[in-house]
Amino acid sequence: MSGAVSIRMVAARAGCSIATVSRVINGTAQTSDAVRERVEEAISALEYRPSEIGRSLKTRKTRTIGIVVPSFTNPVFASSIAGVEEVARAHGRTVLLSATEYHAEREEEIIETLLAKQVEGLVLTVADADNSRALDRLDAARVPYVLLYNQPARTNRLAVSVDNIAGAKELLGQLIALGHSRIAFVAGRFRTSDRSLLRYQGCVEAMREAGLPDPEVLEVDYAGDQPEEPDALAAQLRELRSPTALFCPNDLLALAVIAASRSIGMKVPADVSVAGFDGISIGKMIEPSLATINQPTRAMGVRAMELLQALCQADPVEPGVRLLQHQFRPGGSIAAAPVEGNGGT
Amino acid sequence: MSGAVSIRMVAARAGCSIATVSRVINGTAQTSDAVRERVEEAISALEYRPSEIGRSLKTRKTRTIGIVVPSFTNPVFASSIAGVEEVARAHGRTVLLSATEYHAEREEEIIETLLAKQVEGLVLTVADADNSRALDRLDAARVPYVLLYNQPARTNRLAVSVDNIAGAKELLGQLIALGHSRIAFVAGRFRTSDRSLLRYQGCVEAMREAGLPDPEVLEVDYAGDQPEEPDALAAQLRELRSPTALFCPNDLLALAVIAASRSIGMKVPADVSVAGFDGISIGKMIEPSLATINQPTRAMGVRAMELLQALCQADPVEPGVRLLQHQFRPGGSIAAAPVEGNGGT
DNA sequence: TCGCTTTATGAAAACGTTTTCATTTAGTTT
DNA sequence: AAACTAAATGAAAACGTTTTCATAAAGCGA
Repeated sequence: MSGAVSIRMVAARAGCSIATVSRVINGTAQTSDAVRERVEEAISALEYRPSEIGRSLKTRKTRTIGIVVPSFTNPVFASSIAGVEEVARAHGRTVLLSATEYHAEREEEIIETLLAKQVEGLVLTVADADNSRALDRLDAARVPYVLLYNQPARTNRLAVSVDNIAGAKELLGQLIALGHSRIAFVAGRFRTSDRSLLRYQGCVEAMREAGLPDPEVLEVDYAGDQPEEPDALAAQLRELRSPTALFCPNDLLALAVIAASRSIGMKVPADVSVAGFDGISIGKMIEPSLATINQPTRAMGVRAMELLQALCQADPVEPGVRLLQHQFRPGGSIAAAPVEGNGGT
Repeated sequence: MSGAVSIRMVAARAGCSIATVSRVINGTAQTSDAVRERVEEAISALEYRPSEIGRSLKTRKTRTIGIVVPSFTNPVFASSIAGVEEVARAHGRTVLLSATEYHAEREEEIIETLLAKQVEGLVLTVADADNSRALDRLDAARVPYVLLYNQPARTNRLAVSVDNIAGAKELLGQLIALGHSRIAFVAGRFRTSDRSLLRYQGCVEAMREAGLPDPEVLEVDYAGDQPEEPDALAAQLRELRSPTALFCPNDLLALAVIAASRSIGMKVPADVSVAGFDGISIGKMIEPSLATINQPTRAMGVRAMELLQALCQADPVEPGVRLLQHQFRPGGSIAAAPVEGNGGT
């Protein structure tokens, strides 16, 4: 046990009271040189490290924050987590991590655990920020939190996101400019994710504004990160009424869709264009590179944690969504729509 | 604050002592139906949740474990973390997460923080498991830990890994069978990673056994996950003495190398074969798919946490490395070596 | 040298639990 | 009905800190 040596032992060895030891450690009051040296000697001799538990109990500050995301293995979340953790560490904070694995009901359970651990605040991505019992619970407990990727509409919750509708519209604009009119929206259970829904909405708006029919929607059995079976996805793609472009609300799915298309003989982008949303870095390395909407994922994590830090130290922070800049990232996965081939030249 | 309501308030409302409340909560002793109901009423009315801090202080158990990895954004670590977290949660444990960002000196600092937080154990990947002050510190503090991905040779530390040498040899065997003889080992600061070093060693052994010269080694400025600049990598690749195959000790680097090769007009695999190590799932989706050695990353995380759990409850666990099964994953990124073209047919 | 202020220190309470020990109450046996 | 056992409960200590309050020592101007 690391906690075998307590402040009393240090005090005993240094021949002073525990109060003095505490003062030496925290520099919270002046101490004589003599006693300070004795205390420091005792500390290093005994290899004493103050217990954060004892400290937290007294100060009611755990210097710990919680992170809750749907999944670690999606690079989007992984990179935000890295950003959050970096800032948290810079503020002397530690990070408690949990994944919901895309189960909304786990959100509450996890929140309950983290509250019991007395986290001072949270950065989290929930399924639906406008309608979340987990967030209600946090509000009730008056524990500060910052949403990440969620873009709440009705509620006035603090969040860091990109403009999902605008991003989707921008991407669709590119597809439409390339002559695509039969565009399908391919998503995995997107109705359970507020941001996917917004991306769908942007997609619809872009098409209506261009005078095109609403996109065909394909909801695939693609839960989180790992494709269930590539063949299953390919089979589902076959059901589509030969769209010329596919828009996926996240990059990981787009990669799976590209692979599945290939497996059924559809060349990307010659036969079908595929675009994603997120901007994962691997998208740039592959061939064809993935056209997508880039989100500053790490910066979003950084920003979220900075806001949370402000909340934790009771700095004034106005609620609402902070929209960070997204940008269209061109890629070889989209190309001009093939000319209609039924008839002739 | 969630901690505003304490056990005393519950006791006051229920008209009993705090001891009884504790007994009701933990079911640690029998209570009369009458008092139990009153206590339960009080708990739900006050929305009382026991403080893990107070509890930890008394029981000296935090039910928390630490995870330390070089990076979150490498899918290999992300997926192990998911496995660790899953098992930890199943045992009612919470996970404290930190990344070293590949800075070995941060390991100690992080360990110190986690020890202060009184983690009951750790799952971690260090730079060099045979020579780590961070691990020495853990040994001294008698805090149990399980290494992940590290494959210590000299020390007798508990670890979960694949057989890195055998894996690399197996992969090289495939390349050699395809007729490659000029194979380069392309790594990023691999001397600071014990596993990369082992993979290098496997590479050398395979070539010697085949009567081939030692591989050319290229150490690139590829720190962690994000490629510094694709052009820089491409420029470095140009320095190589036209090898027919490149072996990268991790998949992320292999993807970057493929992209860089493409950018300087080298077709993969026509002009040069590229292979990786890790088995990240994206490698299967891209074209050409990445030939690599697959590691059961999530299962490794699961296994590591299971071992840690055993250690934490003082079950007998024999030290040493647990080697999980790796396997060669074929891919389109490697092909037969081009026939020597200097001279003619 | 006296009284004053400043400085260094210690005793003890407090934070929210669990748990031991003693005590009361109820239940059982004769 | 007495004596005993079993069950339910409470008082209080303990865990490792920080911090308030009081006190002792020291410095200092007169």
